[in-house]
Amino acid sequence: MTYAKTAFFTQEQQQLARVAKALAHPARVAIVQLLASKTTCISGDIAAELPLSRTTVAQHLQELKALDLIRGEIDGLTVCYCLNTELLRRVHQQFTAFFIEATTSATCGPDSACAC
Amino acid sequence: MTYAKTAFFTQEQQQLARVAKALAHPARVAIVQLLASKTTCISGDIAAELPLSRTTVAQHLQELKALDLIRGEIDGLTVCYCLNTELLRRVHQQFTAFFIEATTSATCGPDSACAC
DNA sequence: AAACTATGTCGTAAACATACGACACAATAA
DNA sequence: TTATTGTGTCGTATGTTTACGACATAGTTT
Repeated sequence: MTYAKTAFFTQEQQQLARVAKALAHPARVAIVQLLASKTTCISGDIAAELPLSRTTVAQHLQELKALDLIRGEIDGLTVCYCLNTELLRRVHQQFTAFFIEATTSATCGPDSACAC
Repeated sequence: MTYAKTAFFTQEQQQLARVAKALAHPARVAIVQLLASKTTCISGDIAAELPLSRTTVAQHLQELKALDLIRGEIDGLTVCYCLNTELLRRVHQQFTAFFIEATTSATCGPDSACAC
């Protein structure tokens, strides 16, 4: 993707793909759900809840942070992570627009060229 | 992802990640939009509309087909592609559920441990 | 200060994705 | 039949992701 002829695609397409990529691993989906499930910030020890090493989890967190989907605040020795709900709301809208566009398109049927 | 300790994650998390991965490249987002923009099936010559070689586009089509997000019907010499709108609708619902879960979580604020 | 604890960063091996030329094949056209 | 055309598949080079151990760093405790 990074060496795709990226200039051709619209900003919208690239943004959607970027976010989709961030959610393209079950660990990252799980991390977002984990953060959503707590009423307060969660300490950095997210690895304890996942079947992955601390290092690997830190890497997944980095990816989510790079898109600003989550944020981390240093608090003494520990770090609190939480969701950027505002951004997530915007992202949700983008995805919804995309899916609506995709699902309201005319489907193939008896009056179209093929039968799929 | 394929060699993640995949059994640990829920089916839901894996399915969401799988679909997100399918949309994690602007070319594939563009392909879905292209298919949505036509009222009839589109011929296999999707490559002509994208800045990628026919081979590469075929590979992207394969990935979308592997998840059954799109379908192809052979019609003589050409192939018609179209969206699986039913599946897309279901996928939309899954994403919406995920985003709602994520965006309605309690955010950090003055009454939480941190300030993020 | 010294030990400990919570995190982050580096290096790296193995798996995967991306991109595309070259070839294969089946359907149609000449 | 032979040529042409539209698609699919194979091989492969290069880049990216995933995963994790080992080390670095900074705050806390003793």
